[in-house]
Amino acid sequence: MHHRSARPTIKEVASAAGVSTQTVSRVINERPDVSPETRKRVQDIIDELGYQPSALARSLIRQRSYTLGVVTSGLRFIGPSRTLGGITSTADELGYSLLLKEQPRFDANDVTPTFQKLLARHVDGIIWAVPEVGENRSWVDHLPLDLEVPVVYLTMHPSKTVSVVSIDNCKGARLAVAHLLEQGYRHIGHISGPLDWWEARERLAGWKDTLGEAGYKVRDTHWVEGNWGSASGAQAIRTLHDQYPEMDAVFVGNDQMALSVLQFACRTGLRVPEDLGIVGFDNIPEAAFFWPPLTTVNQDQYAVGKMAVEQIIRIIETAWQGEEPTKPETTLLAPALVIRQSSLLPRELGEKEVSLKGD
Amino acid sequence: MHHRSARPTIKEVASAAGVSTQTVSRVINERPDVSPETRKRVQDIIDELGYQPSALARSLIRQRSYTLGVVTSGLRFIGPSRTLGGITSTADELGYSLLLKEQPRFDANDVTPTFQKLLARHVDGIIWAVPEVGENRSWVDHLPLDLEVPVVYLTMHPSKTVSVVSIDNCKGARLAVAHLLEQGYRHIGHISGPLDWWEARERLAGWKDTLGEAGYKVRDTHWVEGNWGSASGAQAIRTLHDQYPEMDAVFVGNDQMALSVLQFACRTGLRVPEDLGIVGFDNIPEAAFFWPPLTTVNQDQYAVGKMAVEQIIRIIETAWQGEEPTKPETTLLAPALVIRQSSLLPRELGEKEVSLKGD
DNA sequence: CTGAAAGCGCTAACAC
DNA sequence: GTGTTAGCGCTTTCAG
Repeated sequence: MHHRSARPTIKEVASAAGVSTQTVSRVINERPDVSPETRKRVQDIIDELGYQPSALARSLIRQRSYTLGVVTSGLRFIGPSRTLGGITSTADELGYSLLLKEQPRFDANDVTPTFQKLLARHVDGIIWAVPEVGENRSWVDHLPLDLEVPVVYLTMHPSKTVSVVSIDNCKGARLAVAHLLEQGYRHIGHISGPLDWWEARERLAGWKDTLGEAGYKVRDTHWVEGNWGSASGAQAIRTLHDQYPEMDAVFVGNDQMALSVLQFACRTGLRVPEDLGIVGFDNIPEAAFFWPPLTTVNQDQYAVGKMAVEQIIRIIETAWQGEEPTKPETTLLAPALVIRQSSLLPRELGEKEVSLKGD
Repeated sequence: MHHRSARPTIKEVASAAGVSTQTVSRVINERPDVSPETRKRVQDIIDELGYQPSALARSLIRQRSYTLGVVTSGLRFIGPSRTLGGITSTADELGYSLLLKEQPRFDANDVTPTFQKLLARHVDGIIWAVPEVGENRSWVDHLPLDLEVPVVYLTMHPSKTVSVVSIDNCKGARLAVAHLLEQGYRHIGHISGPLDWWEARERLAGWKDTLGEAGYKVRDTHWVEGNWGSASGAQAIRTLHDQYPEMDAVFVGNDQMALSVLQFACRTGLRVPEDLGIVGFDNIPEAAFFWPPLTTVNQDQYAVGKMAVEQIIRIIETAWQGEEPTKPETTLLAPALVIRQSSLLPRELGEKEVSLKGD
């Protein structure tokens, strides 16, 4: 049975209005060359029938779909979802639809089918919102298929050859460590994320560099690698506490692991922030309600999504106007430190520590 | 400049292979009526050129897009994102693409444009993944436009007229309260979510009913309404503690608010679980690392998304085969209690409490 | 087994 | 101003 659609076609509108389909087309596209009477008559029929032009047919003929492909990964985590939120609202605002694909694994390397599927649906551009993990960016500079559409990559190292939007994780780490130093902490450890993640490496580098520049020696015993999960944080802080007994503060790679550090302190009777200053990363909504409230680095992932959409649409529109293609550009968004109790040393204690020098 | 696509068309493949487009079509659709030699020749050209049929053109002619529309809201929260994760992976598995729209507000009531846009892109079905809040379901039974595609609604009250997939929130609350009773708690308060949310009302009802059935009187002073956020939880527990001093346990509408209750206990010197048993709802990843670890109700939101996709595809395929349309059905997924320390009373204390009877 | 013709719903390029 | 013709990339008859 050929399930006849209730949705009218342009042809039906045309015959109902007693004009050609072309005239209807002119009306729905708001072309000037239609007489006011005809326009009104057609518009009335359109309203009456609830006619809506087929975006599919339009895409086919215009060679333009006003659709963006979005490839994401890890929707079970809050970060990627926030970015996606920025993408959805901005795309909607600018009149684009979204075709969504989720990669089951962060480190999937066979990306060709994903691109193929998106291209088969004629997307005008692609936002690659999978974070850089391991070798999962090795293909960007020599894709087997030549992409006929622009791509913007999220959360990866700056690049000369492709467009990128990322948070400046290194900067965020620097803010965190500088703050701890300023508070008077002098033995600042670090629990990193998994080092195959670009973001984890950046945060580690920010910690290391800031300490180095402040004249402190950084030893391998001063940091431990976690895997973002709270459980790994629990393990990491135990190790770190053992191998770096002088440690008086710790910069933790994300808030989930920082939560475990708080719990560790609570269990072992360490006072936070007096005995141990703690700074996390991400500013998850719960962080303000940990005990004590957690100082952390806020990253605006919504903005990452927003900028990605704005940028890719700029590229698309430029190309469509036949102008010179815009050169790839990397946008690094600066994160901000959110200072709460977990790192706020009572002033006198801070001052005292300042007088004791050294590593 | 007419940006000529690098992607070959069926016509180019056909002429390169020296056959008609029709034959190419037969090859890509794996029709039997092509000679092995022809098939091979065509297939070779296809591989060589990297030809990929246009899903757009196919959708147009087949009147079927293998695309699902997904309408979500609140991607900044972890719940909707998890559901979306279930949707993406299941759709991918079953060979469907997803067109994603996010409603800026939960209680948006003007849904017609959203449907229109999706229909204009010829989606085969729609998953309405916005939770029921306020009057935002008032239109389901009398949509102004007649939908030519099936819709599955998520997270709303069971219905006879439309297909629904929801978590059984009432059941979840019952599990929580029954567990607290079993532990020996006798004065169980509740912090609800905002009552314009269907989920919040269900959880409230589950709490109330379970207590009632166990023979306890439920007073209005025994519960307070929150708004899901941790800050509201902090306010709520203070109020509740004042107006219900005998309270020895509290069932909290979600984990974020429960976190504030833990913090309140910590600050006021109440011991958890000895002086105050706590059970949350949602099982956010952090809950296991709160101090003490939080007993909570786990809801499998990923499964909600998965079932929604499976169900809508079943409906689509059935309709397409011209069979009787399947009747609307409501699927209620049972949540599960995850017992952790925050509600686990030392046995002797539990027993003692059991002997004291009453409200 | 293979090809020619028609058409999905729409619009660009011409006529009139 | 408005209609006609052609065609976007594909598939479905229907011949041969």
